[in-house]
This record gives sequence, C-alpha cells and structure tokens, in this order.
Amino acid sequence: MQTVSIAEVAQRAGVSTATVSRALSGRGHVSAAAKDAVLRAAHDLGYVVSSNASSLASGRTRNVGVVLPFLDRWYFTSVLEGAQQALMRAGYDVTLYNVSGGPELRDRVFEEFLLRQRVDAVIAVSLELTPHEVSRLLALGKPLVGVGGPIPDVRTLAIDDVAVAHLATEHLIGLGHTRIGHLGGRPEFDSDFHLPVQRRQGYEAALAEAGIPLDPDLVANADFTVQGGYHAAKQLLGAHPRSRPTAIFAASDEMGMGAILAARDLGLSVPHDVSVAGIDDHDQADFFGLTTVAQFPREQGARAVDILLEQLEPQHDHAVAADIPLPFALVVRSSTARPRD
Amino acid sequence: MQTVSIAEVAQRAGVSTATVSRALSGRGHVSAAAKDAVLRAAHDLGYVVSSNASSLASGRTRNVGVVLPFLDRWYFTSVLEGAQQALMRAGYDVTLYNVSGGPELRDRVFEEFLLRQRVDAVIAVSLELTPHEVSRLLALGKPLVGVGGPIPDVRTLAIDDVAVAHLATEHLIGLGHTRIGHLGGRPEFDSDFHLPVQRRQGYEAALAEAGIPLDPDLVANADFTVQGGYHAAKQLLGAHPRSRPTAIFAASDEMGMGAILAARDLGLSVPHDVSVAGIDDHDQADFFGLTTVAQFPREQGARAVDILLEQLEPQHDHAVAADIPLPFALVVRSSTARPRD
DNA sequence: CGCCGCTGTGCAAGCGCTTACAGGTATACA
DNA sequence: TGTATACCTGTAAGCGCTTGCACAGCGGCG
Repeated sequence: MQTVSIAEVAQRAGVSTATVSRALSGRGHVSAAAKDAVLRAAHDLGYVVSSNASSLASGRTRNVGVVLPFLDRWYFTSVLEGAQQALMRAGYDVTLYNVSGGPELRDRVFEEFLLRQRVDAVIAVSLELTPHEVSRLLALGKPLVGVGGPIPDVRTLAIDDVAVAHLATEHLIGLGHTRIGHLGGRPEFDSDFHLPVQRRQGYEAALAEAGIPLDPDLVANADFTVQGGYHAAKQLLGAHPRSRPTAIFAASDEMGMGAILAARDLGLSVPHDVSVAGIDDHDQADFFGLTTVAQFPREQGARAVDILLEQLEPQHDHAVAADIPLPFALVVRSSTARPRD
Repeated sequence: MQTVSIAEVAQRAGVSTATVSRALSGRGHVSAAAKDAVLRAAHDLGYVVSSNASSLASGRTRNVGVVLPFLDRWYFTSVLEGAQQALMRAGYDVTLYNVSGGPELRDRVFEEFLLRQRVDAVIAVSLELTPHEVSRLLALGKPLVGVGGPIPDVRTLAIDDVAVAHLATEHLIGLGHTRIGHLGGRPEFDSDFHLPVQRRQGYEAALAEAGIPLDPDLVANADFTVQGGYHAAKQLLGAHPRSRPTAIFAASDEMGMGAILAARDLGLSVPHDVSVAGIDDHDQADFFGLTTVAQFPREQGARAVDILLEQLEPQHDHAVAADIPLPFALVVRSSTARPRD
C-alpha cells in the first residue's frame, strides 16, 4: 500500500494541507464546504493520517500505555479489556507493557520503553511500584492513573477493600454463622500488598461489630489461585466438626472456588455443611454458584480511561465525578445458606 | 521531563547528530571512541530516542500489532504473553488490538487503526478473518503471521490439531478403553472453525485405526469453556452404565475440567469410572490432575515473533527453521487409567 | 461609517530523527 | 610513492504532519 499523504488529499479537495489537517482533526475553523470536500477526498483516496508524523508535529500520540503485572489472571485482563475498548472508542491505541517477564525486562519498561515518547498517558494496574519507578513515571509529565492498587502520589482507582470484605462477612453473619473462616492473601505474594490486609481488616471489623471473637485458627492464607485456595481451605475444613468453620470468606473468587472444591473432596456439602463467599464476581463464579461481592474490573478500566481523557482532551465533556467511589455489590448464589443448626 | 534531544547528546559527546544516531542504532560505522563518548553522553543526559521522530525518518516503528479475539481465555493471553516478552527483548513495543468489542470496533481496527503506520508487523491470533480483512492486512505491505488458526494466504503457526487429537485418543485406547466419548467444539462458536473439526477428525481416525466403531451418541459439542464442558459431559455421563463412555476426550482442557466436575457431581469417580483427557495443558490442568496433550502457546507467540524479526531484521541471525512443526506432548496425570473391567 | 472581532484559509516553520552523499583520514597493496 | 579501499564523520535534505501567524472577508455595533 503506497501510502497516501495529506498533500494528495489537499490537492484533490482543492485546499491546503493545513485545511485538511484542521478538517480531519476538528481543531480550528473550517467551513462546512471545505470540510465536506476534504472528507470526501480522504475517503476516496483511503487516506489515514500517519500517526508518527502527527505525533511528532503535535506532541500527541493518541496512544496510552497499560502496565500490568500478569496477563493470566482474570482481574487484570478484565481491566485491560475495559480500558482497551474505551480507548479504542476514543481513537486511541493501547501499548501493552507486561511486567511479568523478570526484573531486567521490568527495568527496561521503566527506563526505556515508557520514555520513548510513544504514549500520552499511562495506566498502571495493581502494580506495586518502587519509589524510583513512580518518579520515572511522574517525570514523564504525562497523566497517570492507577487501577486496583494504591500508588503513592498517583491518582488511583480502587474499590474500598475494607468495605467489600465487610459486606461479604456481614452476609455470612446475617445468615447466622459465627464460626467464619477467612482465606486471605499471603502478603508477600501479591503484587499489591495492601489488598490482602484490607480485606482481612474488613472481615475482622465485621466480626467485631457482631461481637464474634476472632479465632486465628480460622484464618489461612494463600496465593489468590484456585489451587492455593483449595489447599488452604482443606486445612480449615479438616478440623474437627466442633471447631470447623461453618462458613468461609475467601478474599478472591478463585480461592472461593478452591474452597468449594476442597469441601466437596472432603465430602462436605456446600452450602449445608459450609457456606463459601468470595470477592470479584469472576467469570466462573456463576458456574460454581459462588456467592460473591462483585467488583467490575471492565468498568474500572473504562473509568480510568475517562479520567485520562478528561486530562488529555479538556474540551471533551466527560462527566466524570472525580470521587465517586467505585461500585461493588453483593451477589448471592447457592454457595451460602444458614448454618445447619 | 523536558525531553533531551539528540542534538544535546551530540554536543556533549562532541560529535554530530548523525554520529549519535549511528552509534545508538548500530547501523553504519562509528569509531569505538566516538561510540563510547556518545553512549556516555546519552546515559548522562538520560537520553531516549523519540520513537516518533525515529519512525518518521526511518519508516521503522519498532512496534508490532497483535490482534486477538478474546482477552479472557488462557490460550490467547498465553500467546500474547509469549509474543510480548519476545518482542520486548528485541526492543519492540506491542500494540494490542482486541477485537471482541463488537463489529464496529472490529471494523475500525482494520480500516483505521492498523493503517496508521504505527506497526512494522502484525500477529493475528486465532482469528477467522474475512477475505476483505486479509486483503487489508496484506495491503499494509508489512510482515504478517497468524498463530493458532489458518488464515488464507498468510503464514500461520498452528499445531497439527488432527495429530494432537489422535494422540490423546490413542492414549485412551491404549489404556483399554473402547467406549470413548468426545467433547467437541461447536463449529459456529469458536472464531476459528477448523479447530473443532480437525480435533474431531483426529479422534475419529484414532478410533478407526483401532477398529472401534464411531458412536455418534458419544459425541457432544460445547463452547470450549468449563461450564460448557460440564453440561455436555453430564449428557454423556448420564447415560445407562452399559452405554456410558468409560473415557472422554475433550477438545480443550477447560471442557475437560468441566467433565471432571460433572463426573464428580454424578458420583462417578475419575479415573475409575471415567477417564478424562484434554488438550492444552492449561494452567489449572495440573491442579485437576487432568491428562492432556500440551501445546505451548507462550512458545508459539515467541516463535511468531522470531519469524517476524527474521523479516524485519534480516541481519539478525534467527535460526528459525521455517517448517519445523509446532511441538505438542502427551502429559499423563491422574485423570486417566485403565477402565474398570 | 469606522472599527472590532470572528471565521476561514494558506504559508511556512518546525517536530526530532535518519541517511544519502561527500569528504577526509588511515591502511593495504602494487 | 601512488592509488585503491576501507573506515569514519559531518552536512543537510527530508520523513508527513501540525500550528502560529498573517491576512482577507464579513457582519455587528456604537
């Protein structure tokens, strides 16, 4: 495809390249007639602006970088998908920086790739960044928003993990459970270390409010995977029926599914012998009948994009109320019920 | 970050911008002394080349587009991850085009985004492309490689699905099974319609070779998900013990997992009452003890990159033997055993 | 009626790099 | 010693766009 340049469009439309540029980008004044002619000429010739030339001249790339720690976890890909679609709608490309390839690749992302002036903005998903990395990003002088984990000095979108955990635990308490186990995240495991702690805080707070004493034996930590949840849940559920939890609140749906599988393998019935609740509303939660507190990662990605676009395109009328907390919602399915009395 | 230009580096190193460019890019001759000076100056100033200016001047973007149909399926994200890491190592960015956002977004990908001259090459993962889309891609005049599904007129990397299915089925036959069910893909469901058909062909061929007559009642189709596999497997396993399959070959691990769960829910023991084998070696296959034929999507992604780089950087010594078939391997776990006699 | 402000347009100067070309110096070889 | 053959370097012409500036035309307003 021999590329069509703006000059050819200009010639065909009988105007200057400046007018073509203005007509196509929508900035500056162009008469309706000229605009029509330009649009027609561009369409006829199959003209598509060269993003490099445009970026070089304008300083805008119409591209945003998304940095994430994993590509094989539901939450991350969901955020990515939400962000990607929103960006695409706005005419932006997304460049993916997956940081799971080991430390030397991670360094290159921050020291080299992000600095090539290829992006207008950066979305960082659930990354625990070093101060140096944060300073690198801020030094870019580009809009930056975090999703799913607090980044110091950076505007971040995250659900209220304490409240979410509180809600899930409260649901179990409301059903009449008093021996409620918790499958938490191992702090050292996840890339965002606040999340496991906060979810545990919500759990503990709900118990405290209900006057239920905290029993450390009912808490086990895992790595947020089905497998990890399975093994940890077996520990909890293997105890003597008298001390065994009648309900388990898992800090993620994947661990909740693990708990359901563990209960089955032990011959325990869910929810009659043990109720299970999770957090996320994972794709497969419905299949497992897992009661959960839904968060909406696709929407979180889209929201992050709104915030960025607001900064990148001020005229754009984004009705982004800055500080509306992110939504979450209890979704009750068949994995929770009153305890057997 | 007020951006450092090549001129500043040139000045600090006491050479011309041309020499800086040559020293940094490695094309053309530069004395060791000059190169050192340039490298030091660039490092001191924190200089990173502006990819836009570089691309505009050279026509090379150091960026490749990856187009995929889903972001929430293990196979796709694995290919993506493999490709991304390989590209990054070679200094390339990856721009993500996820085509799941509906037809109008899909059109824009092919009519607009990919034409902006932002990519040097395109990797298309398991996409069934319309002839028009293919022609659009070819018209780019850029290297193009497909992964995971045959694209007419395009070099494609895909395992031999017939052979893979044959191998899995043969394994079950070898254990002594004769009533072997198949969980196939619904042709209209998956984006690449050859795959379900080919896997079924491999299954049928293996049966035929063993002299086992094909029983249409032992075949059910689903959508490649755990859930779909679960429901389809229940149909197969709900039959009278005399006619029920003693083994199930699922065309994907996710459906295989569904089959295992279905068996359990029916009170059937895996592998004693029913063996299950899948294809993929999904992350969770090990947890489920699922016997499977592994394919290696990360490696497939990396291989696709090798092929592209070979074309983009001819001097690069890629030892890519063009037509080595993609590897696959039987991984036997605890979900398969001899049938109960 | 004169002035102002707004719209619409073109000119041309870059944006920050790469690279053809030309020239200059060293080495090899006759 | 002369000449061919490297190697090294700088000059400068773009790459294809955007946008500040200048200017022309036009209606509104005091």
